[in-house]
Amino acid sequence: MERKYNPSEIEEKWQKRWEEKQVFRVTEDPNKKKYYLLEMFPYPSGRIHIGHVRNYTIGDVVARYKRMKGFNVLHPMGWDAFGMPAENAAIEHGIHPSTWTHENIDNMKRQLKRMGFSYDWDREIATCEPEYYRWEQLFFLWMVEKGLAYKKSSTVNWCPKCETVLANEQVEAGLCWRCESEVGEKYLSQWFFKITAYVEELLDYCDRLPGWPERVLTMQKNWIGKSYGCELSFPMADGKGEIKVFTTRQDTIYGATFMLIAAEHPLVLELSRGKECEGTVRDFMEKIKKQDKKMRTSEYYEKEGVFLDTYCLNPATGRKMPIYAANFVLADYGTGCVMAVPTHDQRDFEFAKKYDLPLIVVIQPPDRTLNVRTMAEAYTEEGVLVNSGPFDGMENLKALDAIADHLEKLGRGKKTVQYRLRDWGISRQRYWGTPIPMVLCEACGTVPVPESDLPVVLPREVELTGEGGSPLARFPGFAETICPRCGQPARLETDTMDTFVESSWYFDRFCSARHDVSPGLDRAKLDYWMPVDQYIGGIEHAILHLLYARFYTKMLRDFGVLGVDEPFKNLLTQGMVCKETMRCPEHGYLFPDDVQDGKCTQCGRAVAIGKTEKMSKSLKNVVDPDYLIRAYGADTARIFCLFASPPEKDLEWSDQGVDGSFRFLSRTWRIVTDYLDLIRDVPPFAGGEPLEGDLKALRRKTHQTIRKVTADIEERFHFNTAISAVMELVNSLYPLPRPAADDRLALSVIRETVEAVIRLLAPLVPHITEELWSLLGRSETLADVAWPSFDTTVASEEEITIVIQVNGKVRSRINVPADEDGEKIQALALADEKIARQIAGKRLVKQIYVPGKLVNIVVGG
RNA sequence: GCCUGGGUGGCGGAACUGGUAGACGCAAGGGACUUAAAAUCCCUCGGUCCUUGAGGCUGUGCGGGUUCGAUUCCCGCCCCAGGCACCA
Repeated sequence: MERKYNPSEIEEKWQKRWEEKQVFRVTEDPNKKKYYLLEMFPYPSGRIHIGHVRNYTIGDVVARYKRMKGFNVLHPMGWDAFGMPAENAAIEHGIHPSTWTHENIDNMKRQLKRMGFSYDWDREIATCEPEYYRWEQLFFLWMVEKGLAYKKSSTVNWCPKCETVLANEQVEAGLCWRCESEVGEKYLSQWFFKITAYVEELLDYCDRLPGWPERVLTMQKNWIGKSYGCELSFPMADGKGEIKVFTTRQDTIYGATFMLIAAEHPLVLELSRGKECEGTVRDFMEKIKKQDKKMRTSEYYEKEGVFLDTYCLNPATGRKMPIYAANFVLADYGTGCVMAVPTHDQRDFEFAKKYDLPLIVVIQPPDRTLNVRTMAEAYTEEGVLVNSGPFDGMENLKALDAIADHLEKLGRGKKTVQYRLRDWGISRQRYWGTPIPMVLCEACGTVPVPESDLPVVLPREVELTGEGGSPLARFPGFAETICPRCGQPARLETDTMDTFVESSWYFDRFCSARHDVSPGLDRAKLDYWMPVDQYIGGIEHAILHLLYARFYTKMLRDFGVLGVDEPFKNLLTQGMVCKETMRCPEHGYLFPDDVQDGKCTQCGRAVAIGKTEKMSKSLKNVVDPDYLIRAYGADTARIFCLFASPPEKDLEWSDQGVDGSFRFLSRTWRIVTDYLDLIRDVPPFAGGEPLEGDLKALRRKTHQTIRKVTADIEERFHFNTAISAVMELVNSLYPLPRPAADDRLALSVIRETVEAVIRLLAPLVPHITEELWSLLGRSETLADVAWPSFDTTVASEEEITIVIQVNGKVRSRINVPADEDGEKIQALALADEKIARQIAGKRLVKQIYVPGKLVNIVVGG
């Protein structure tokens, strides 16, 4: 009786059965060890892409594996549902963002279910629902109360296309991270989250997250950017006030010959006011204001400045230092002012050369002597101090502390630290986001909406035109309110929050099932589930999302909502999915269907096979998951993603590779169904009777495979090698002579192997394995079956191969019993025919024996 | 410029703390089955040399070093990818 492997039939059948039996629904069970597995939730763009398939397959394998290992597994899914694309759809197609979002969610949910992912859909959340964002608004009120949310007027990064503010983190090389327009600047009153209040803890814990990839932690540390240095005071030459600077190079203070102030700094206008230079200074400031971020951060941006006709005094030497406004000094780092040491800082050097300012060498390199007249660039390495008063002759690194202490004693400086990390600006002039629950009252200022009035619900009937400014501000009725403090007419805040706020705490919401509306954040449940044991997602979130989520966790801990310091115990950042591109000189990038025999079907020109790039619509190198499922089934899509490369690496898509994965599943299906009639009523071998020959070898291989697959999944999530081990096991089943129907011993060994194959593959390809399991007469759902265990004795080899080397080169191999005596092995090695030939007539120098591995015979002459 | 990763067959990738380089899969070639094709099954498959063997040499980006032995450790360099970037 032959059964054909028909993926779509069996996949839909099992998906339906899992849903009916609510196999993946989970509740807190204090008697079971919990495991919280989370994949980064998607933005509901409308369709899942291969990147999702890969991410969620990796997660699903771990979830299913942990379930089989007996853990109480929380594996939820939801939607990061606020954001710009919904609003753009509204502007372009007149569809309401809510309708658009929910339609997309429905479709993507269908696709995820069709992949067979084992989610507890009972915990599904969409961040655009008031039941979700009311918590966010509540946290916001608490943050205002604690001073962790504050309003401040500042220049902000402004994307002219999205017409909204962007956080520093959302500006990439001067371009908007979303639409790649050039980012400009704008002066606005904005809400900020005081992430800097947690900067030390965020940095500290970077060294206490052993389950995170090193590079992610390095990126976060760099982003936080802690530098140790000094704040130094430079008195004005006219005795009126002083200028403070931050420096990490106080060792070069004796070489500071001029002072630089950021062009945007208010001090620039103040110092030049009423002076002859005032006009020139204003022109300079105007000019810089017009320059966009991209230009200012460009490599070729020329350093420029203007003299403010004022001097300050070097606190160490008393030297008179001219003060300049400069275009390359950052206004929002340190104090916005820097002491310039042209001999030992390349930027200052260029500036000094351009404006003919004095140079003094204060560090001499160990191997040569610097001369200010011949220097072509600044010397920034280590050396010995010169021209530095009492510090002459000291190594500059040692002088860092000594000079800091000296200036501190003079009352001119103090040791301090600076961070690159800024507070997080979260106001967005958009509609489709969480309303900020604050009231603006003329008399009382900004007043919080009372907790009892939450949530501030986003009104539905808002007109979206795509024109500038906040849509909520133009919506009649929304903003009009009365001040909760004085009762007078007032206005609600009409900006909404950055969508990164929703994703900063969604993992907490998952800890309570959806029907637990009140209280949606239950401390007992949070204590049971948090932290997330394994978080999986794209490397592109290495800084932004992961840093914000860490900040929120610490803050919510301090609010008493949570009991953990860090949200994610282990982090896996999976690589991108890439595919080759094809490009016609005339028609640009082409879909594979538009290419025939290497030529463009439109114009017949030869098509260039481009390099492999991240799949994207514009490069036309995408693969549609729905197509894959239709053509091969979800199991093939899953196993290909797992087999093609280890999860943290980029995956190069290969259509032939997909065929190969399908072939492996068919091959597995065939060998099991071929044996079905013979082994259905035979119990799996469980030891007892002694085995010999092929059967003994097969059983050994089976137990070795269980050991290897378990280790590969458990220790490093290397599913590719786990799969190849199972492939080997399946391959070893093929050449086995078919036992007679009454050879129950042989059949029971085969059944043991077959059951091992099925259970080892169960987390990876859940549908085909469920089907095969039930065909074997097993009635329980495979999802509830225990992960197979192995017997070390059975897995151990009785005969091992010893490599024999001569002078480190492999010359022969011998097979010996695994427990063979070392002396005997060495004697056998010397007696080996090929070895004898190699060492004939040579002097034996020494002999190295590595037990169980090799013998190396070293000969001379 | 600084900080991370990473360079292994025609390709994706194995080789876990220094000990058989190339597991597994793809592609390619050969064979079996078939009227034929597809599917399936079996075999070969880093390079090179010859005397075709249970052969020799060579081979993990390049150049050195440590070691009985290096894809693995150390030093110097080249290339690729990612992050940060006038952060004083």
